[in-house]
Amino acid sequence: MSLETIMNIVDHFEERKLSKNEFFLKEGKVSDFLYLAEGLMRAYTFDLKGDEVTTNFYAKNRQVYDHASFFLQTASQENIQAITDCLAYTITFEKMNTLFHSIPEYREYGRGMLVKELVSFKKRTLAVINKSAEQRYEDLIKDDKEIFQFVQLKYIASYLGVTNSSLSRIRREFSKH
Amino acid sequence: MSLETIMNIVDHFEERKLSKNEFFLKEGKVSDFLYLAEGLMRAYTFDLKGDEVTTNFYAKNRQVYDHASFFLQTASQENIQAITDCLAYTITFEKMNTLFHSIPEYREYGRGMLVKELVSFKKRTLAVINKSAEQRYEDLIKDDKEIFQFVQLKYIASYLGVTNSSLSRIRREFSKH
DNA sequence: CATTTTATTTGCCAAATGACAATTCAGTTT
DNA sequence: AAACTGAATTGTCATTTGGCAAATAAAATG
Repeated sequence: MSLETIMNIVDHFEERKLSKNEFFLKEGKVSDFLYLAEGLMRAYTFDLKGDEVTTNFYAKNRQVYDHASFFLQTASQENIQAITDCLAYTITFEKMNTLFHSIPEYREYGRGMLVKELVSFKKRTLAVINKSAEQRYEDLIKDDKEIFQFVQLKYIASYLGVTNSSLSRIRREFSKH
Repeated sequence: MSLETIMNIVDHFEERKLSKNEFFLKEGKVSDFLYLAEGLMRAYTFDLKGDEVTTNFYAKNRQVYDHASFFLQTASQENIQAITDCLAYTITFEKMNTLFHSIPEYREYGRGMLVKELVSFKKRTLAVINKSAEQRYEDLIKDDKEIFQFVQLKYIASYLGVTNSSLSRIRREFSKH
């Protein structure tokens, strides 16, 4: 992609600062697209029992949006919230779509985004199926150090799919090594 | 989409018959795209212990392909195999890409496909995290009756993320109701 | 159809995780 | 500093699931 093309694209994004705990997306609203330059965010929803389930953590340089809500322009079932103060750049679907139509390379890039997300979801599904909670915990602290530092353990627990007390025990065992 | 457009698209697909156990995709190859008109298929890969894990079941009218491999034209990590005799229509990435470039509606449709897959993966990840194996089993036999009828239980077990014997116990409990 | 192979079920015990309550810890407020 | 609040840890016990081996059932083969 030429520098010019990139500048053209970047130009359509809006800077947005979020302070800790501020919401980028609330359940029922339609998701915009956000590029996270600084800070941490998380997405969560509620399970059948009404308990919060963290579905994703986001570190800097990541794209943050509810795929279904953004691309289909439907109400989101997720909440996305800043865990720390954040600096980000956002764009609406409408604008991004204009870019897609006018810039073929960006269209390809957009498809790449989706595929990447798909791959990481598949990976996570598999991990939940064939790794123990302890292994998943290890993976998380290895791969996502920053996240781990700032995030409350109860969020990590629900992300991993275990109770708070199980996570606590896992950590106790883990720290012995 | 006009009938003409649709005919144009369909025209680029090739009919393909697969007999039971035949492979549509083998690990290490690059995935084509397949539309399954009749029959059942499954995708699987191997976990760290070397055991087979079924990652997906496909019933008729479904699209069958390894997203990462197809869209990024990279080697697949999955195997996709016919569970019963199948009638299908396939297309290569190259040809589909030509269609994407020449038919904007089809491009949109293609994006929709990806988003749909993404949504269903997210759903599945969540299900693994906050539903019991028994609930997931119930869901499977409710939503995918045909699959359930023809598929070996060991495949279902690895898809659900439980051992064969656990699934067997789940079924025993379940049949009491 | 008899034999062989593979899939499924079952029993037994161990390990992992959940549920719930009590306690400790850390941060905030007054 | 004391009181308060929510987070994290810990203990206890129940439940779920795994691992393994044996028994049975079903499917494939000659």
